Amino acid sequence: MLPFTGGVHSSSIDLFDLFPHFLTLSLIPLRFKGENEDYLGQAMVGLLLGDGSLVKKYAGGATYFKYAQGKIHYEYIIHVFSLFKQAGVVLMSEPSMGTTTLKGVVHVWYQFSTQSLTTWNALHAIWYVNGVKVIPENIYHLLTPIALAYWLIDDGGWTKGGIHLATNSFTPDDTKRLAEVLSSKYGLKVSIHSRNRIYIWARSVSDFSNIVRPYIHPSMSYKITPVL
DNA sequence: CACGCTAGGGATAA
DNA sequence: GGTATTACCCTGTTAT
DNA sequence: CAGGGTAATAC
DNA sequence: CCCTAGCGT
Ligand SMILES: [Mn+2]
Ligand SMILES: [Mn+2]
Ligand SMILES: [Mn+2]
Repeated sequence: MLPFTGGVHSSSIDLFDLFPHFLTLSLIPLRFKGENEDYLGQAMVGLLLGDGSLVKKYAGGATYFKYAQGKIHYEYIIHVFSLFKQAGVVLMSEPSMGTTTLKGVVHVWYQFSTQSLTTWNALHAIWYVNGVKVIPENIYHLLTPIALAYWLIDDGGWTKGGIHLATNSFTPDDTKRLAEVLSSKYGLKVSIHSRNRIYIWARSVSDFSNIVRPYIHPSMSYKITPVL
């Protein structure tokens, strides 16, 4: 049921459809070629740290993944949508459009939700504590380069020489744990800024970029491109 | 002076 | 056939 | 991002 | 999230 199992033998056309930013087949993550079908799982970690959420409405029900992105990031949400679509866990044919009217100005965004899966109840259990998103205990293990990449795309951004990760709504303790992983697992020099944000120091930006670059969708590459 | 860490204002993309 | 759950749409509000 | 609402389905 | 601005090296 999970998609990428027979990937080695599937047509490369499909893979390039999913990863337009991988110029050669050899650059497409091995996981997508059947060695390990966990690319989606790792991406989900980053998406949950970022702009995604898990929804479990009924006590006896299953969990689905929900994701929203502004109109300017349409290309990118199509990529994320395709990840789940290829995995066979979405019924929608495309993300739906929504609008927010603020001060008389209409803002357009897109969103999609997956099917509800009982297997994702375990995910919901570790990512949510009575309704509020928390950082799982095993975040050190979960925070792979792929997860880092989608996290940066969703909630990261440049600030002068360094990079911010907007962890505002997590508890200070959770944010410290995230920062600690960046430091101990990836050797990055980081600190905690005001409003509970993680700051990656300028001296570590090149290291960080090298780690995530292979997984950054081209439409979001500005997230690792210094502002002039 | 230039660079880079830090705090904070603000409007929208979550 | 009653109710529990799904899948999608819509709205509200602020943390990103 | 997180809730609420509901027509359609599942049990 | 993006941006400006303050401050220490
Ligand atoms: Mn986030
Ligand atoms: Mn975000
Ligand atoms: Mn985002």
